[in-house]
Amino acid sequence: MEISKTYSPKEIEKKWYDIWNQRGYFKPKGEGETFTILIPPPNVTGILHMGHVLNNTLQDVVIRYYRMKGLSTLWLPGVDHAGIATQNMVEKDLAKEGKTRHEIGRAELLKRIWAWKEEKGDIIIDQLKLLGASCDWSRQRFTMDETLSRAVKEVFVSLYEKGLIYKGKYIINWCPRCVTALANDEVEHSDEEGKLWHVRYPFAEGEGFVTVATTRPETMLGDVAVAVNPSDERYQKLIGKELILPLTGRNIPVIADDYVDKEFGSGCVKVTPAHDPNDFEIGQRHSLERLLIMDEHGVMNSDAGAEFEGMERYAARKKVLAMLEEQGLLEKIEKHEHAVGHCYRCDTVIEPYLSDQWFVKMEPLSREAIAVVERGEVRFQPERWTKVYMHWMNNIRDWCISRQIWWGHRIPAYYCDDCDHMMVVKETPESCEKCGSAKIRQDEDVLDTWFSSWLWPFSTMGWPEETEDLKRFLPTQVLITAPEIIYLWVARMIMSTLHFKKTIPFDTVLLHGIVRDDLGRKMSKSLGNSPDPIDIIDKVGADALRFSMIFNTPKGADVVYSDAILETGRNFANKIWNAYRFIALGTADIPGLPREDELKLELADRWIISRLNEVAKEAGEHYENLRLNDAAQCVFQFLWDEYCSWYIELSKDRLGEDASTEEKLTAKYVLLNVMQAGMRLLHPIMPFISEEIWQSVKEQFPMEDEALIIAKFPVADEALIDKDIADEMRFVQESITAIRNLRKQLNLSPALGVKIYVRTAEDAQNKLFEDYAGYFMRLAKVEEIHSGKDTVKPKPAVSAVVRNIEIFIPLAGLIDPEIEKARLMKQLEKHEKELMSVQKKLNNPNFLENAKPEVVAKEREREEENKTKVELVRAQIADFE
RNA sequence: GGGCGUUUAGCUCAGUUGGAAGAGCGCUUGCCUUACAAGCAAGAUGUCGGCGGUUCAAGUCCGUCAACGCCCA
Repeated sequence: MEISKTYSPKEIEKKWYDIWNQRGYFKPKGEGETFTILIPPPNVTGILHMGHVLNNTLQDVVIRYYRMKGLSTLWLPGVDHAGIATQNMVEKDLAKEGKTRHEIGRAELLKRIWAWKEEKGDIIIDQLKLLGASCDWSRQRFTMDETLSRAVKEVFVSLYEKGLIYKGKYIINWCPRCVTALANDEVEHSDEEGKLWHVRYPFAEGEGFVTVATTRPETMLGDVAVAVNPSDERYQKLIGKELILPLTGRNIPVIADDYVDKEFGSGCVKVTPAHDPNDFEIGQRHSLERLLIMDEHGVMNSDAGAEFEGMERYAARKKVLAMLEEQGLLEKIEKHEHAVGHCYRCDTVIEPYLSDQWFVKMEPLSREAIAVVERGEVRFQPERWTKVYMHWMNNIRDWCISRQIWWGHRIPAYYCDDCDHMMVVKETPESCEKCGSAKIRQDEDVLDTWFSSWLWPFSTMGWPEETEDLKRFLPTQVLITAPEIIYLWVARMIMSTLHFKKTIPFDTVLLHGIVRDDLGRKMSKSLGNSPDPIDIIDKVGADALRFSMIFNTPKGADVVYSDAILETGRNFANKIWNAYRFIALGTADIPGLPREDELKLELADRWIISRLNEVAKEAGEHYENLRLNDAAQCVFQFLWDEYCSWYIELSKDRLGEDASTEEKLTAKYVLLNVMQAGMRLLHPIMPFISEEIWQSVKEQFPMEDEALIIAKFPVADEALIDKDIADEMRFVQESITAIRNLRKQLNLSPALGVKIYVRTAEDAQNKLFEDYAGYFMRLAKVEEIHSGKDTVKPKPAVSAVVRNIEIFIPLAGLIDPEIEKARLMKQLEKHEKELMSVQKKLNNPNFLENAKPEVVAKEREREEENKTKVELVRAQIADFE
């Protein structure tokens, strides 16, 4: 048999993915209890980055675990149409041809975007497959699919009819580069060093001026008033007076409004209702004119004045400042740190902008969404995110859903050219319902992409049809996503599902951290610090990548990624590969397999079986609690440190020529059985290598299931968890380690056999040394053991204390008494220190009185053990004096 | 300005009801021991951010201060 010495994942991963997919294992199986995960749909323009890797690996681990638990699992995949991002990208290509979308028209642009989508829209899906994502691809959805589009229309019309969607002129966040409105949560704020300019506005009559402070001086061209706080004594007399607005020659009044902060700046605020949300509200309260001075590209219009018309906003700012300076109206300039909003798609500075938009009235939808979280029906993990959610929900604002782009769901509102009547209907009307005119035109705007994403839990399952999928899979179980879209997506899905389906969309929301580079920076395109996951998979395999990510990602915390962490996964894959290689080669010549009741189990067998069951229990709990890093840690530790380092080593004697058939068969059975069970424990995290090894083991160790991906996750058999066996084995291990330590201290060559003398304290200990002398030979090169309660220390010898026994290695002439004494002194110190700390507790009556009995008992045991050790080591030191 | 989070070994971080400080990587030493040098074995390393409090007992609970980070306004 030929098995490669190092693990090469490439063909193996591809092979198994195709088999799983072809055999339909990713589809929900049977009619039983379901477990469903909704994928957070990646952008159709997206390519896989490390954040996707983390997010989708977590989902895949969870779905694979529950699949193995026998539930009917569905991981529902899909992609969203990413309105602004996608249109931006295609427009960029268009620009290369020297064209704009307006030149080619709406229909042509959409044609091009669809063509792009058909060609490249599945890239990220194909990448997810390389990662091992076990999604049901037969149910893959796209937010612009026919059915999902129908759901969007249905929802829009329904909310409109209930008065929950309205149209109006409001200040919204405007991206002059994307030329569209954005929702509040699509604006990213960052603190920036700006300036606060203090500008003088002279009185219309008489001498003097008031000073206003602003961070955006160009907006003064749209000022319609100056406001002061009504309780501000400094300005009482000014209220109602007229000011001359510099550079425009317009007169504006001084008004009083509570909004004004007396402490900030001069206490006088310029009011620009068309270009500032707070000013908009002041304007509403005082019925002020809304003077729009910019166009949709952030360029000054004619209302800004002839001198400024056609200037870009920052050029206009410069000119305004220069002119004010010239006219002596610029009083002072201060440095000022303030938050500046940027477009989350293109990072352009957002302009608050007055325009006609569509909104969803959110407050009525939020009530039930708050209630389900308060009642614990929907839980956030880690729990702290509950507060974040609640805070947003309790301060919810209306959602601006219209976008001035073409790629997306066009708003189903129609206007009659003849009578201006508006109709909001699902089907395009042929004539005006009011005047009968056939001159009907549809609203130009499309809906926010999130307006389709928020319907994801039910639109993907066929709503508004009452489908079988809806009945079966809604509500889903776990949503796994990043906290940055709690508002954008998670909260809104809870609202929409409650409203339209009268049920929660999912009961658990697991929020994970973000992937950072080794300097702790967020990974981003602009920093160029994000490795391409596909390169990584190419180099070390998806299993290694997955394991490294999971192993290094505590629940809800950020992961610091560097190529170094990959080695953990790669090395681990290689380790288990070689363990399998050893078993395969070592058992190939042993024909047959015993029945379980024919096994002749010895200490190591019982121990590893006991540990396997313990680990199965622990790992299962970790998977269920979504503590996936702990699951990884615990399986890793078991397979590497226990199965490989101890069990496999100890099995070697029984695979050799000297062993009896019974011994050989027992070793073979246990090796194979623990290996296959270990692969089950590991499968959710490292699906490919575990399937490969499990299938190979199956050839020698028949099992019912046809593939590991659908095999049962091990259930711990409590009866096999044997504390006594574990303790005996630990005693043997401690003794072996102590002997190895002595050998190392003496610099003995690994090839050199030694004799040991053991002074035991109990008969059972003697028996262990006798029965398992082979273990000591194999793992510590001990060729001869003399053990007994009355064993006399040979002189000269080095010695070690293990629990309450002493182990001696006689070494005539090779011991430097001073070095040996120093070594023992160090040990003595350690044991004495521990003894003192224990005795301090035990001498404290309050401790004895208040501590739980089992804690006290444990401390007494520790006292006993350390007392013995101190005595024994002291005696050994005395030998050198 | 409001809220949340983080601070534990050289690095990155675990540490779930308070009861003997852990992992991975790195480091030291010795080994090509016929599964694995992507390995084996033996080690070293911590005023658990500062101060104060609760408790028989605090990395863990409370208060406070500091530094850093994130979200919201």
